[in-house]
Amino acid sequence: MRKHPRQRRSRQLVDSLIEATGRALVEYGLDHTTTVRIAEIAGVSVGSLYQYFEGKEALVEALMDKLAGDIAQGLRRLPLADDADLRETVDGAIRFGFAVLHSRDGLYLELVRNWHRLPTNRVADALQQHFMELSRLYFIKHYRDYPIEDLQVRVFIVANSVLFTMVRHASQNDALLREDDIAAGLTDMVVGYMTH
Amino acid sequence: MRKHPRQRRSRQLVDSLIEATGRALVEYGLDHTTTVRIAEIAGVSVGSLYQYFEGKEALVEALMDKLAGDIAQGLRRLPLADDADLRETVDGAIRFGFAVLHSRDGLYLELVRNWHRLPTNRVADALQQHFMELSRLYFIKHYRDYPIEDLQVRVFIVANSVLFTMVRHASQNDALLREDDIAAGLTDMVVGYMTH
DNA sequence: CTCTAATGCGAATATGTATTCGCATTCAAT
DNA sequence: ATTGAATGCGAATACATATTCGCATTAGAG
Repeated sequence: MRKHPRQRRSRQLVDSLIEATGRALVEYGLDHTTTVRIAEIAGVSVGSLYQYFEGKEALVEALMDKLAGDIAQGLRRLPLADDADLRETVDGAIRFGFAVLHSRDGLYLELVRNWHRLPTNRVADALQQHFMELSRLYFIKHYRDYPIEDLQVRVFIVANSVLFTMVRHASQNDALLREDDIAAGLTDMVVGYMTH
Repeated sequence: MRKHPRQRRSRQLVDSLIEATGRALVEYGLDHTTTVRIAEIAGVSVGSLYQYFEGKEALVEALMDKLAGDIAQGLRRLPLADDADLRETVDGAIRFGFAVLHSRDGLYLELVRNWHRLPTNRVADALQQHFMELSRLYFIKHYRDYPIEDLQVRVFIVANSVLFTMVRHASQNDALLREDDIAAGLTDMVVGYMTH
């Protein structure tokens, strides 16, 4: 951040800009989200925006930092793998994932679609880390000598498979395939792969 | 296309522009690929470009049409599922996929990364169609009364899981996870899911 | 060889977006 | 109430990119 907001009004201005960045992404998409539009939505002058942010990138980064917190919080509320049925746990996680993708008017959807030109790494790493830890606990408990390196490959495959299949499905309005069926299929695939 | 090339030189000009579009995408990425740059790479004036193409979009579309043909041709050379071991077939397809992603200096990688803002549908549909037909043949042969609707869901999940896991892996130079391991893992997951 | 339609050119123009800077307003310490 | 620092403003400026158009060159039919 260019300059630290010291007074209350400037702190609120910064918040409203980050909030507006989310709205702009939903309304215009990443490509047509501009600093001017963000400022407009926030009801703030562009000049003020540049007092605190380098530009669009910095705003999106700030937004994603904030969202990462929300997701982490949501994940902590999911049932843990080591004291519940694996299938149920996976199913819960996948349904939670779909819920997140549909929340906030598709903001998350737009962010994942554009993962490759966003500072996604921190968020993605956190997600993967979370599932890695979860799986590790589960497998240590159930199969004491599970090979850990192999587990990293599995978690990478599973996390990306689930996430992007969900995004692809949510992105095509064409409702030939029902979301419930996709969720069930993903659960089958993941459980099968993780236990054989 | 705005205007049809009638003489030989203009037909070649059109070809070189499409070719140049590929180079530009590799060199600058979709975002920083501009009509001027494409014309430059093709060694052609921008004015000439606009004689035959509406703009960047039209060029990319033409490029993808051409590539779709190449892929279709490559797919036809893959062993068919109904006269070979399923695992071997899947493994072959996945290795072919990685090979394609790495070919042409990462052109395909860049295209898949930006799937959501490209006319990907025709290509993706063709791909999915191909695997659908392949699976249908295989399962009709091995399990006469396989439920077809369920198969559509499975093919959708498998196709997207494999494709995007590959793209994600190819996009991060971080070589903690080896490509061979990813390929093997994907094969395990897919075979397991398709046969249980 | 001649002539016309086709082609090719690229400076000029239009548009969209980023970023700044001098001035006006507000805060909060005294 | 006074005052300096912080904040807010938005027209002005800079820059990247898209797109056109009048003129020069070339292909190829006759």
